[in-house]
Amino acid sequence: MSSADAARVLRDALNLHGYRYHTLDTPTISDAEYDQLFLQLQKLEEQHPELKTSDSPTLRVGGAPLPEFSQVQHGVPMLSLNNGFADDDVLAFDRRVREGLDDASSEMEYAIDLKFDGLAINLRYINGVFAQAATRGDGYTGEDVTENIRTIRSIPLRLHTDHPPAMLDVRGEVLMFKSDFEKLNQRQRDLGAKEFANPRNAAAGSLRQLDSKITAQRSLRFFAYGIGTLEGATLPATHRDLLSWYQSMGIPTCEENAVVLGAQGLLAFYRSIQEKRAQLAYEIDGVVYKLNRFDLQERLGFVSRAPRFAIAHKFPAEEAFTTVLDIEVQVGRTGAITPVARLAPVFVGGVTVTNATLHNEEEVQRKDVRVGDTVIVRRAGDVIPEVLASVPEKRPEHSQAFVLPAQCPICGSPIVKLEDEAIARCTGGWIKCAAQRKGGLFHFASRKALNIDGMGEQLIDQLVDKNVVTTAADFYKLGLMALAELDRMAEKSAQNILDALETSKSTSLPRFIYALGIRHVGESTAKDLALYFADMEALMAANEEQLLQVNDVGPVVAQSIMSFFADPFNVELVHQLIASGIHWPAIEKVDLSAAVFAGKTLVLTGTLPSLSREQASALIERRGGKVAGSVSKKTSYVVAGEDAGSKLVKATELGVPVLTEEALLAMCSA
DNA sequence: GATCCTCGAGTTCC
DNA sequence: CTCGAGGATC
Repeated sequence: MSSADAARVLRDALNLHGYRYHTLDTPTISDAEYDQLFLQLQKLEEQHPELKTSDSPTLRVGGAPLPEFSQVQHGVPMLSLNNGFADDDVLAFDRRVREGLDDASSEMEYAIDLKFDGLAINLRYINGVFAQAATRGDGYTGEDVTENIRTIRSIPLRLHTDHPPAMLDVRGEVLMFKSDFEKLNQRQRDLGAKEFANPRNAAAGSLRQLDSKITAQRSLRFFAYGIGTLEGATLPATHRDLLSWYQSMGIPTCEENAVVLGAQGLLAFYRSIQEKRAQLAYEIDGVVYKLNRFDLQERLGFVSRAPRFAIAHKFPAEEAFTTVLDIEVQVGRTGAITPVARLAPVFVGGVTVTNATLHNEEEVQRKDVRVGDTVIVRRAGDVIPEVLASVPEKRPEHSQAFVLPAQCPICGSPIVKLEDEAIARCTGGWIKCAAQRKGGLFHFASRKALNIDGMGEQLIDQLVDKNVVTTAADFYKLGLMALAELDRMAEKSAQNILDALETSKSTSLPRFIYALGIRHVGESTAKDLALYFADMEALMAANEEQLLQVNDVGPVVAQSIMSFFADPFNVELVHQLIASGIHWPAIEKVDLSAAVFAGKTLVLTGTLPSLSREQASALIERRGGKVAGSVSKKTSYVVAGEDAGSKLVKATELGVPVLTEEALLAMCSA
């Protein structure tokens, strides 16, 4: 037998035994025998590196660390689902589905999957061979985690089929079993390393390792439950069939699933799984209901960003009792005063919570939260801690209702609350108030502004406290010497900061305008302003009449911009920044009033054959058009691609003309 | 003048 | 993510 044949036989045997062990849980050879085969293959590949293939199990132990993850565009976007908590939400979902399908009387067939508490991942197979894995990211672009995913033993590197699709995007969840999580934390304890708060964080942390050798040592699992792009094969008729197809190809799916009829079937499954929840090997935060038939799914389509044919039925958020140690106030970049409850640490919803925002004075009074109170806390929307209510019976005697301080705790300036506004503000401004100065500088350096890498809160705190930096212009006067004097700043990191500052000088006009932190001028308004004025000096000199011409600028925003530039300090700041080397490519001021889409509003729906959403939007905007999110009477055109949903339906109802990508491109080039 | 929609701002934890 | 406020629309 040739070496090539030997390598293939070993590879196939190892892949098969791996599948039996990790996916089917019915091994037919001992671990020692497996290791033996593995070593043989490893040795063979060492001697003949040309025999290494991309589906070789030896790659599962991880490879060289990556400098960073690269970005991957998803073929079909990975969208999120609408959530429901109550039975009523489920009944309403079922009603909408039946009405949407014009079939109010019959019971719909639903497929139910568990909602795993892990990370959504896309696995791409090309001609049956595992080719790429990407995280969900923002739904449109994710991170390439191929090398890390390859180390997950239950994921087949080659599909078990003689007729694989030319291209298949398998959607599913990477997660860590509870038992593996316990073991990992035990190991972390032994090593004196930091423990993970919950299996989800452990899975996320393991997957985000740049060094896949570390990922290989973390027992991650995968369950498939969805599909993205599919080429060279026919899509099964139902969700259930999709899962069976996956299983037949060796792709792991979860056994806890069901096909049921009607809303009552959904609720019955929900109740039964709720009882089983604690016994499951992994954590779940609810269940997912989907119309079983793909053709019906397609007919229902999407509303804005979520499908209408599916809903996540979540378990109620975990609640916990704790006590309020103190109520402090924070001062934001605009001087906004926000009361924050400092809580006795409490483990809720998978993390230890110690802070919770109380939003504003009115909210504190409405909930009547006081220092010393026992309160109910939960993690709203699974992330942000929220004080639900206080328990008055447990209130200590002589407790005092919370009163907002009259002076700013940072600078002592008076705090005022304008009539009809919910938020109180410090009147110190950035000159007097260090908190506002810090907030403003942090905003300037933030990712969407000048994106100064490494210029975080800690660093800005020090720079401001030591009076090294007062305005953004001072950032660019920093030298190695000044930085090296700071705490926790070695020469290497100081140099990194200087490099980041240098890089940040190359920016764009919208970013620069946004970075200034003018009140009411956020990312989107900054873009509109840049497009309209195309020139910083023109913006600084603009009068109200001109400003009001800009999209989404009304009297309030116009006034805010004018008073910002009426202050000579701010004008001087802009000039200093430009003098220090900040620059941007000139914006061609084109007269868009004659462009094809001047004054028109377009709505994009579905997946266009060649253009990404961003590309299509840019194309339209460059021709004077506006891209909106939903269809209304004022919509001029709807551009529909594959899997277009409710927006297309609405367009037809309202008689809005519908364009294909082809037609759009034709109009653009005309 | 009322109502819908989008944008801005603030926020937690790792 | 969620609220409030400003802008745009009816």
